[in-house]
Amino acid sequence: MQAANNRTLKNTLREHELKATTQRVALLKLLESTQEHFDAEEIYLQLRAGQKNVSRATVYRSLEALVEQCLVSKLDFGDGRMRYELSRGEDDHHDHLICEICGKVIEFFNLEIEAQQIAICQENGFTPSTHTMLIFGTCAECRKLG
Amino acid sequence: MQAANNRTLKNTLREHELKATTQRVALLKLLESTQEHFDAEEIYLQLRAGQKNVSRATVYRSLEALVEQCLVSKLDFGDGRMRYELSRGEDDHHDHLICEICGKVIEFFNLEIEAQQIAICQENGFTPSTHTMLIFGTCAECRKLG
DNA sequence: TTCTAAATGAGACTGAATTGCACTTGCAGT
DNA sequence: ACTGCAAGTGCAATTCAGTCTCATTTAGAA
Ligand SMILES: [Mn+2]
Ligand SMILES: [Mn+2]
Ligand SMILES: [Zn+2]
Ligand SMILES: [Zn+2]
Repeated sequence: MQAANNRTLKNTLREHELKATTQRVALLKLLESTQEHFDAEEIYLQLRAGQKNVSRATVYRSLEALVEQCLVSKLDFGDGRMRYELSRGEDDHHDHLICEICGKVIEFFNLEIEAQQIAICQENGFTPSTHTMLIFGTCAECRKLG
Repeated sequence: MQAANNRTLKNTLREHELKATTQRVALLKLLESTQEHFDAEEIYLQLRAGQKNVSRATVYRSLEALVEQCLVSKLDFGDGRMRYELSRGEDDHHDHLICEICGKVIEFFNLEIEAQQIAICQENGFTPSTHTMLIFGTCAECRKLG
């Protein structure tokens, strides 16, 4: 969305005890600039297309570091590849509707569901840390076409 | 749980347009006999330990066929291996709490969440087919020990 | 500028899952 | 029961996302 400049991105990395390498800055900038849920290969190819020299290993390692610092979220849509999206803090949580036809992803947040999840955990003496909720189906556009 | 005999299992397979091979019967019987959420390799090893000759490829292909017939559910707990559990029809749906320490899986079903999910889909013009909800955290026992 | 721990690049490697192909078998039809 | 053959199986080769090794490079502190 809003294009953060390189200095801002470098500071963000340093605030999270990460060396501000050109590869990491480029990766963060890419994730800041999109609403997509890219996988590692897509990120790798986008960076290369943007004249950034980077290796697959570095993409994976950088993403791992960013996820560990909660700057990025790692998502499993169940198709064998992990997806990544920029995380804008604790209050940024949302879940996903995924169109099985066109792959479109719709984000949502529902406070009642979140509350029920906590209640369920309490009933089971379970201490939750994270959760994922994926609803698969057909989006409005694909429904019309089909 | 209740040990279904081979004839019953064979009939189940045939009712779903699947040839009742010895491998498939053994696989179904194994899944009927457990509450676990086995992965393909565990199923393969269990069948071998039970003197059943079966190959990994057949385990994968049989599971795929059973999932397609909705006799088995395929679960992705996010650790790189798919899990499988017997499905006892449409009304058998449940979601999972997963202990990140010991791996224990607690099953639950919450009608309010299911209703909210449907509402969310309607709001987005989305036609749902399936969903998965995984809540990761620490189970009561691991909490006490930790 | 110099120094060095951390990061990167290239490619080898891993492990789950899939596939090609020759062989076997369930089972429908006789 | 016997036969024919499409469907299923076994094995090995293959795919593919992701991880690891190690030689080289670099960020950033001194
Ligand atoms: Mn998202
Ligand atoms: Mn279950
Ligand atoms: Zn769609
Ligand atoms: Zn536990």
